[in-house]
Amino acid sequence: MAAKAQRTPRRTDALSKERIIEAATEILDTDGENALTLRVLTTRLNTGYGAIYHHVANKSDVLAAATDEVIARVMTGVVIDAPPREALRALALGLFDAIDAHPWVGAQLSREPWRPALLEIYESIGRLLDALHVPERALFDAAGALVNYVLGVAGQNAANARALAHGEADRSVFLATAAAHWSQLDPDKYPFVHKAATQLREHDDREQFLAGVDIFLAGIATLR
Amino acid sequence: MAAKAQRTPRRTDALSKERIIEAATEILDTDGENALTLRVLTTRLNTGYGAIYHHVANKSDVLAAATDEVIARVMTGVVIDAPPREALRALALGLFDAIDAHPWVGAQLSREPWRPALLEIYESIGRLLDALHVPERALFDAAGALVNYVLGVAGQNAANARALAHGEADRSVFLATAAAHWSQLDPDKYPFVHKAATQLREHDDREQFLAGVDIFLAGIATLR
DNA sequence: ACCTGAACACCGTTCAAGT
DNA sequence: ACCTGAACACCGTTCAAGT
Repeated sequence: MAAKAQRTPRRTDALSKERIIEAATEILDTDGENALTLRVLTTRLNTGYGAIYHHVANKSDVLAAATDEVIARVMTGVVIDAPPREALRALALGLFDAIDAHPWVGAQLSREPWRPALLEIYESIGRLLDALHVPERALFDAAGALVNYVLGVAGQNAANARALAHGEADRSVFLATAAAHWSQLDPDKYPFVHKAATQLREHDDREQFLAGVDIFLAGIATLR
Repeated sequence: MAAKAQRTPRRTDALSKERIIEAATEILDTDGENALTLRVLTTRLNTGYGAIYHHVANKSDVLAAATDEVIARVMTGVVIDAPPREALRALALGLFDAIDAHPWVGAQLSREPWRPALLEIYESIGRLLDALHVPERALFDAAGALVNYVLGVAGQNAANARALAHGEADRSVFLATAAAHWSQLDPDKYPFVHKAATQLREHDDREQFLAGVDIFLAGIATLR
């Protein structure tokens, strides 16, 4: 008590951008996007602000790098030597699942869509569409449309996942509530939504996503 | 100076949720999403925090209501008595343009995709697809896919718009830089992206968006 | 009922100072 | 070079007090 306040001794094990990204990813995955603050990052890493800012530019940098990381893992993990149609579906599903598992990635990709992560996605999808014999003049638009569809759905899905926080029970309750709301709408004013209420309750997000990919591929096939 | 500090007299003209949303929309449109703070909202409306919180639940509420407002305007503005294919394209383009003009709407829709605004979109698109004779069993998936595509692209576009802040000059500089980057990539590792660099520089976002809608509609036509 | 504005509990980021 | 942690300039939100 009478002793002079002691500075905590400086860390001996090296901090690094990788270790920061790793810790940030863990926080994001377990506690969500709002839980990632510089403060919890410093305590988690037993360090100070300056140490973190010495390795990364700012908080955006951390989020962007963590996102690149997740996407890069998907891109290297997906098998590409399947027939192009199969490979395209597998790639789309891989991205969907990754964003479902890390909802913050979805938000990040729609916030900064020019990052290296997206380059890999464009390259893979473009190449696979080329293998599907999409005419060259249509390749750019087709790839753009497909990438946007995949990221768009994944992003929406992620938003729902974030909103529901955790738990499959929540999801069915949420869908049942929404479906009940839809079915109570005036069938004259909202014929489609009213009719679709049942499907809203029963649908599987992953299957619906794939159905959309198939519609897309069918449309692309007509470009031949 | 010796006088007692005087409270500013209370406002006489009524505050209302509408007036708050209106002011918020102006701030969002002119200065971007980050510029909307409760503080600037109070000064803009010559009022205090409590007055605002008396009319809205919180900041999210303001953003959500402002978004509903913008989308509702698009939905009532679009002509639906055109042939379904034309109407569908017009609707998609209307949404694209609205989100381009109000980029914060794009971010908001992917953050809270269950709002009333989205219900109207689903209803219109579902009904138009029905008019296109999409079989009933495929209607729900097709509508979901199309809505997600439209919002996905619009959202990405909005992200770019936000990143570029303002000005057409910025956009072409940005695209030229990105295209230069793409074209410098190793053609062996990135054949598609390397080849697509030219189109990246020259493409028109709106046209590419419509090309995607057409691919979609072509795919949907195969469901018949 | 409607409004004012001080106060609270947070943020991300900086930077002088330590090793 | 790498790290510490107090301090700064912000946030959104609450709430006692006014009319």
